[in-house]
Amino acid sequence: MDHPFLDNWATQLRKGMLELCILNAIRGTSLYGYDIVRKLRNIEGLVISEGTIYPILSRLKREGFVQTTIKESTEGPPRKYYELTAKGEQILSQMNGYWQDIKAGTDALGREEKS
Amino acid sequence: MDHPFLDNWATQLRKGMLELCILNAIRGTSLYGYDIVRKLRNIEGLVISEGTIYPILSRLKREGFVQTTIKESTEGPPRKYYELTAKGEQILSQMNGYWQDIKAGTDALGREEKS
DNA sequence: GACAGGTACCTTGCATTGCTATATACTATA
DNA sequence: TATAGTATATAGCAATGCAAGGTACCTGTC
Repeated sequence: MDHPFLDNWATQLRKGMLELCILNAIRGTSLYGYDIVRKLRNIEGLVISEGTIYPILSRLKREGFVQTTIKESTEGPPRKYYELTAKGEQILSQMNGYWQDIKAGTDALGREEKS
Repeated sequence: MDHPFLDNWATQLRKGMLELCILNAIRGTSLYGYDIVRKLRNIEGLVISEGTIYPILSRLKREGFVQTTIKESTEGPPRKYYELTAKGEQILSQMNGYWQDIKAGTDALGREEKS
């Protein structure tokens, strides 16, 4: 990215969005941390590393929105799989609702034409 | 909002978005601070007060993205009108581009259907 | 006149987060 | 042995949103 201001702004914009993305990523399935990293990296504009998402996953678990299961792997150390709890699904639907609202409002401002 | 977690998350989600909203709000026109507060308050999910936007406006001016003109008012103290500079228009278009990318990616995660 | 309320600006300090850097450890390949 | 990919985790920094507080102007009303 060109301007250092843009870099910083983009970092701030990611706040909150990452939680939403992670919860949506594991909704209806079961993924382990490193898998989530790879998945979010495919999203344009989300340049994510492990140090970014592990603290978020810990927080989500501490709050009771996700639960974990450890499974061994033949390709490296054991993996910790995350999936939504009932409480997590509930909060996620509220988050998606809020996201739709704020997104619509922001886009409306951008499209607005002035005299 | 129900859950304190949601409150906190929404606050984080607003980070960065407010800068984008403010810049888009004054794009192609000229508004004063209190006016911007009222305008953003109309957006669902943006519960804004003066303490939130004045620091942002100062920052945007310091960076050279907006310029100001003071005009007296018959309804109260003088108003400080903000408008985009050329540099501001340039950065805003880059911000809108990044916003489109990250928005599309986030929405794609939400729509994804798993087996 | 005194007071309340709306308009309009500004600043301090707290809480929260994203991210870099760093650490640990298992497996495989050169 | 060393390098690289896989996989998890944490400490500390930088940046921001916002509540709380402050100043000041104007209008109406008691």
